[in-house]
Amino acid sequence: MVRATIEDVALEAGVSVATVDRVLNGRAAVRPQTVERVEKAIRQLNYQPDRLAARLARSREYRFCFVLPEGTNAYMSALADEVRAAASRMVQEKVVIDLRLTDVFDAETLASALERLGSNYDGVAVVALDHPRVREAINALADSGIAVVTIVSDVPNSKRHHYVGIDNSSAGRSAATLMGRYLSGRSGKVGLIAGSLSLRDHIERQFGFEQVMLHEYPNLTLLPVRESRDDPKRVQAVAAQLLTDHDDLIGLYNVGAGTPGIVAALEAAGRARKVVYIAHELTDESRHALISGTIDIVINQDAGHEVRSAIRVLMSKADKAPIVNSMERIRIDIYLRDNIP
Amino acid sequence: MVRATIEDVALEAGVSVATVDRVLNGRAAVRPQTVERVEKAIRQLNYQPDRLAARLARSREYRFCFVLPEGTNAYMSALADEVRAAASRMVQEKVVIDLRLTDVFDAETLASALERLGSNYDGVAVVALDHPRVREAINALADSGIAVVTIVSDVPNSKRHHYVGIDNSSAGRSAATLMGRYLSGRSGKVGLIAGSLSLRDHIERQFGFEQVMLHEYPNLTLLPVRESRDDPKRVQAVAAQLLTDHDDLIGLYNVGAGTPGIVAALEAAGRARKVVYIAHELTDESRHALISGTIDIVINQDAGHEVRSAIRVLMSKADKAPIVNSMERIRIDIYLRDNIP
DNA sequence: CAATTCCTGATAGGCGTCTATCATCAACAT
DNA sequence: ATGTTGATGATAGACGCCTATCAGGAATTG
Repeated sequence: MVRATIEDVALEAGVSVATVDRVLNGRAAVRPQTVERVEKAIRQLNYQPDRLAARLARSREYRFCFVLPEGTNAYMSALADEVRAAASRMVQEKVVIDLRLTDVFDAETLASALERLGSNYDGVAVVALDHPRVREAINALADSGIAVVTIVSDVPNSKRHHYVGIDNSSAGRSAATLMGRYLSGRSGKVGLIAGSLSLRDHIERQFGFEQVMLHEYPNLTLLPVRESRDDPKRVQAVAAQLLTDHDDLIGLYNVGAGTPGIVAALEAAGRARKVVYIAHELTDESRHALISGTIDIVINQDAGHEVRSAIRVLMSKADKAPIVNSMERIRIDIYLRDNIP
Repeated sequence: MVRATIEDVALEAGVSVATVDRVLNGRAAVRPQTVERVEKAIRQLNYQPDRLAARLARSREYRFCFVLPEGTNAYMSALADEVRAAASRMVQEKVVIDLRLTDVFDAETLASALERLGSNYDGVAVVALDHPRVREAINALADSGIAVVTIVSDVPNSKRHHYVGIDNSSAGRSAATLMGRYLSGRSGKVGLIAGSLSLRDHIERQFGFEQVMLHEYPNLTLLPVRESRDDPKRVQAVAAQLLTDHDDLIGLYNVGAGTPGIVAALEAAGRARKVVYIAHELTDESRHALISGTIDIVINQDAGHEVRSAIRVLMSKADKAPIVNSMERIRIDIYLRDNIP
């Protein structure tokens, strides 16, 4: 059984190919009853336009922009690398991808960066701060017909078309369960460090973690969250403080970046491998610490997958084609030292 | 910068497009020095054929066949469903995918099934038994120019072009680490059940598990493996036996299928939630047991990803195009009740 | 009723590649 | 010199769709 073409549809509907094309691409006004006839023919023949041929014919460039945090965050660098890699691979599909680094922690800076993108792009992917100003900028982009996806950190009440990233409260709950089970039978304190409480992903992880921790593991005392702004020095200071303040600290969950600082603090205090430490994002540093045993578990979201998923979604939106949800689900990767890739 | 076309290459090399095509597709004899000139032009212009246009022009059908185990194994059913779903999605890319179910546990049956595929296909994906007879059949297919990938379970010394699946010894090691940590501070026996010791994946998981278990957790006594042939009743019987034989059994790792049987045995013995139970593959049953707490951890490989990866690899082989390894790595999914999708 | 406007048909040309055929031309063998 | 072979050029048509234009008929307006 061969696939139906536009010509078949035209024949079936008793109209010309030009008219079918007008219906399909809304190129000009067509009488409602004619539209109806064409659509019926499409349904009967189960016609699906050949996207490859369409792309070839349109010889259209897709222009996308990724807006990522600048700075030294290892995970974000990896994400940027993946964007660049995907960009060079996508050249052959006529996809141009720009990469823009900006201070994501500052709502004003981020928002105006987004606004400056103007209408140069068909789609934008952004690691976003959940802030009214940023939400406005995202909505403005979406309203002007640009496809917008949030990546890694979401802005749920905005008009973004899609969020590419893990379910963060689920990640937090998982961390809590692992922490609780690893520490089963023991009692003591568990520390929680976050980067920024304006980052949606951090809050949600914290929320999930606390939820499970409080309900399921009464033997463990959860200390109040400490905010680190993901600044390496500050993270280390916060961790060191925690360790000196609580010599019965037996667990530590870092929701944000800055893992090396915590590793350093743990090792300096001689508490490495004594405190169960769960971190996020697999980087060179966390990989090493995982192998040495200072980190027990790393929860990760695959940067490559996220970038490719974001691109697929943006392309689908640009083509007005549907996306396959099950394909775009980003999974929570749990890494032990035994399954590091 | 626009992409170079065949015409550009022809111009650059000072030959006709026909000659470039001859070089590219080996269509006819071309003088070595001419070949050299064309290849130089290709290099200089960094010419890459437009795969979309090529597919369109060739209007070639790709014919692939998936050979999966028949029977009631829930994971394999899910895999089959994913194959069917992918098949219907790939119609628009001119990819025809057949699905063949056979008794994979029987080397003879599987091998002759593979042989009967003849040359009707451009590529074959198979869940394979690691057996000389099967290896021969795989080699024969590969020798006759058909792309072969093994999926889920590998046949390492065969001529298969690629293995799509997780690193099973790594999965086994991860299971052991989680088991060891969940049971930290306690001592007792840990049971190990496998489906078939001719299935590569099962052996490797077992191997990885034992390796870590023996070295890292001397407090736990590992019982000898029991083979279940993945038969539901038998699995349940084996598990029940283990439980009655060892009332100090505190951990259980099932390397193969038949999870429902073990869940039933644990619940019948009133030992659910008392024994740390780690299983493979996320199915409806294991999902339920995970939520109820009878299963503590499920190690999974995403069926959808595997199928899509297998198809991508088969298509690349058929097109003689390279594959991007990092894209095709199948990850070990670790599911707790907190991150079930 | 003529002048517009709205719909529709017909068709050409292009996107980048593949396939196939025919024509050249040079080198070589007879 | 004639025929044969090998290498190359030229070119048309296809793949399925998009874009654009022109022509003509139908419906609407003044």
